Amino acid sequence: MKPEHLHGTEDCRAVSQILQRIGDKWSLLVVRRLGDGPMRFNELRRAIGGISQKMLTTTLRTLERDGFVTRTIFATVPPRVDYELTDLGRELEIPVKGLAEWAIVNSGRINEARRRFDGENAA
Amino acid sequence: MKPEHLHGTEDCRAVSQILQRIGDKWSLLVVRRLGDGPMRFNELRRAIGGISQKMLTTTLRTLERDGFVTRTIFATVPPRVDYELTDLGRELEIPVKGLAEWAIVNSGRINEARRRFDGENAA
DNA sequence: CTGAATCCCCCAAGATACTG
DNA sequence: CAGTATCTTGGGGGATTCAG
Repeated sequence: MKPEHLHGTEDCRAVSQILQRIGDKWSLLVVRRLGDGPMRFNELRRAIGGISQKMLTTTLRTLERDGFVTRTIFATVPPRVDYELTDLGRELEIPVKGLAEWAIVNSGRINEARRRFDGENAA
Repeated sequence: MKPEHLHGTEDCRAVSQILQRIGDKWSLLVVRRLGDGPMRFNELRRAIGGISQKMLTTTLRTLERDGFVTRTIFATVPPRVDYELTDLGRELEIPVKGLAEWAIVNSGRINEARRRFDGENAA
């Protein structure tokens, strides 16, 4: 590995992978919610809103596989499953938060650029 | 603009939008390349590698629409088109770079988590 | 309550061919 | 050189149903 610069195409693709990974439709919303503490399946489902059962399951499985959340099963009746952020998941929130703040601050500029672009194109 | 805390679901969705926007297959690679300076279409195409003509066009158009890159046409023969990052595009690189460094540093932990998860599942 | 399994739709994305 | 137009496909994502 070259310590001099991390600007290689390889690194860039790795970053793109991660970004695609957490940039899907639901992952970030789930992670954000779990940032407030452990939650159960349907609790999470209601909190997010608009997510199907299947997608929540899929999203949680992938997050678990990547080591961002843990899944704890309580063998009770009715069954209960808690999801919680791992250390890795919590650390992820730091750079994501940076991007989040940027996005919120600059969303106006982006929307303005879009309006201008669409306006020129329509005319 | 809102000076309050940014923990609302609305904000979170906005962030998710942005992440999906730049988290697609090619946008980040294009932005990264343009970070080194203006480039022409095919120059960019060769530099990235593996991207089809259509996808590069689409990606560049979207980035232009969102105000991240500019498109400059030189009415010469043969035609020449330069793409260049805007200020907004360059500012975007800052938080993205934070995420990039995190991704590179922690990619090992993610891969390890995946191997462990897949191992348990296979066994 | 917490999922797994199935069906289905739509669109991102690639391949190919053509144009200014 | 820098695109546009058209066709095709893989998979993301939703609705529904079944199971432990």
